[in-house]
Amino acid sequence: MSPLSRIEEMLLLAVCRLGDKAYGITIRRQIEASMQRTFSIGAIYVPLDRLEQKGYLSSYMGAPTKMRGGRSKRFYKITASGIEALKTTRALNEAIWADMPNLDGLLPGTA
Amino acid sequence: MSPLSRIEEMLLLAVCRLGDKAYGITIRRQIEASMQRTFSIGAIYVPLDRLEQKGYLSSYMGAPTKMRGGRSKRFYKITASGIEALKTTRALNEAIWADMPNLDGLLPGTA
DNA sequence: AAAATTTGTTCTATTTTATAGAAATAATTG
DNA sequence: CAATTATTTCTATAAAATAGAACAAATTTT
Repeated sequence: MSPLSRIEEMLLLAVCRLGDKAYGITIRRQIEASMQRTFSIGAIYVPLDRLEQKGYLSSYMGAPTKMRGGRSKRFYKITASGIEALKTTRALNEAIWADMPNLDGLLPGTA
Repeated sequence: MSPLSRIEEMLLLAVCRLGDKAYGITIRRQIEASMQRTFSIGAIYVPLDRLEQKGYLSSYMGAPTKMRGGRSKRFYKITASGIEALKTTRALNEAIWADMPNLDGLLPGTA
């Protein structure tokens, strides 16, 4: 139940959002859209693997599809402890941001 | 304006919260309270240094105080770009959590 | 059916970040 | 001045993030 790193949090949420369409490439797209920058494939699969090893995700190979290059994909699903980890992370986030509504006026000379 | 790592976000927010009392030890206490675990001193100073190098924090040595062991402390302040980075991070956070209000019901068999 | 193209994953190396803790520094107390 | 305390600085190690080459399996083209 330790808090997730930023990329782990984003990967888990991407998997949730994508539902039964969550595999490497779609997950990457989702993250790239959120972060407004590109990611290498390794930058996605390595932490995905780690999340699976930690038990926050499970995966299975799907069937090939009848499209050009449609080899089978590894689909990911969040697990119960993945959901717990997300909840912990959300709680931490809310806690550290509580009572910090506006960041303006923190700088001297920025009234 | 790239998003911060979790610990960077927490350090910056801790510095904001602590105002003119933000130095290594108080910052560590603040983080430990949020995270509900202990941190070594290195785990605080190393990323603090990095944040300063990146220009998100500035620091200055204070005067010694008249207490036992009251050597001068290195006080930290957030900079304008530190505030920008926090804003970017908050925006990212809100974006990735938008439309994910309840995490229950994501698991099959958890109606 | 062989070559080309496409989608996707696996593997591995490198850079960066996180974490721990020893050592050093500078103050007060006895 | 020796002991104690608060704090920082330094350095080593472990872990995570990131990039991208290599590989695999499907369809399309010729």
